[in-house]
Amino acid sequence: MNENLTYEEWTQRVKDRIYTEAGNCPVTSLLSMLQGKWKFQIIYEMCIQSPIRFGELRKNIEGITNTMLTSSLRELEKDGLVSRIQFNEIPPHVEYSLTEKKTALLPVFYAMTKWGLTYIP
Amino acid sequence: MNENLTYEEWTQRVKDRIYTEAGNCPVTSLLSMLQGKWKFQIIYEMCIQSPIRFGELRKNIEGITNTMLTSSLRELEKDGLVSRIQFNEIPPHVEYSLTEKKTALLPVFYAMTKWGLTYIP
DNA sequence: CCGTATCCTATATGATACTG
DNA sequence: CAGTATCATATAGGATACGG
Repeated sequence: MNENLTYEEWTQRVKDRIYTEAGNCPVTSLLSMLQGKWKFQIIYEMCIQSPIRFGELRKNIEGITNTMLTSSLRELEKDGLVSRIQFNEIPPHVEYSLTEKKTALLPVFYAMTKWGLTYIP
Repeated sequence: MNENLTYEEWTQRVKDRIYTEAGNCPVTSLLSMLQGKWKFQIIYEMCIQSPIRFGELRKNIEGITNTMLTSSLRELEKDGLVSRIQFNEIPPHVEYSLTEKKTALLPVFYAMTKWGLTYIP
């Protein structure tokens, strides 16, 4: 039933306060996964190339430090948007990929883009 | 042309780096408008009731302080998502409303909700 | 190559008191 | 009623050095 939620049903649920803010609001949860200075930019790079290596990400994202790239990736991984595969070679080799969960999010970004093209100067 | 951008055209634009991160990415811009602890919750309340008064918002949003409510509303106003009308009466009376720009964003939140219902545990 | 550890700074958020 | 002013605190982000 949830999967087939119509737009009209959704607006009614909002008004009925079905999505309280106490951890039950999907929009709040998703926004929190994308908070911070670097998260979306990392996802953006992985939309272009996935899997992608740690060093490649750092090179493509101007200004990011090891510390921030690592912590951002760890959080995205914890939220299930990104997966990490480590190859135990010398030299070490790690690949990050978008998960299906993240890929299913692309239409949302598409909708955001269409909105932005109309409403952002 | 931008308004009729198809999903396929959009994914291609991403790969072509049309939306660089230097202020040209609509998703990044929109996400920045929704950053912070209280912004979405304020918008949520205004989806339920609009126009709504300052005191009503403060009452409905548990834990928010005058300071944060004011600064969040000012930023939402600056970004054009919320409008403010002041009635010069005694006692003072101010009404906040969602703008058309914000209302056009509702389908985006709907898409985010549908995603969340499937992918957030 | 892919990080972690440590320390430091900047920004966001919060508490309290007060005013047009 | 709807804020502002001020000060305090917490969290995010950044710089640098070093390790498996």
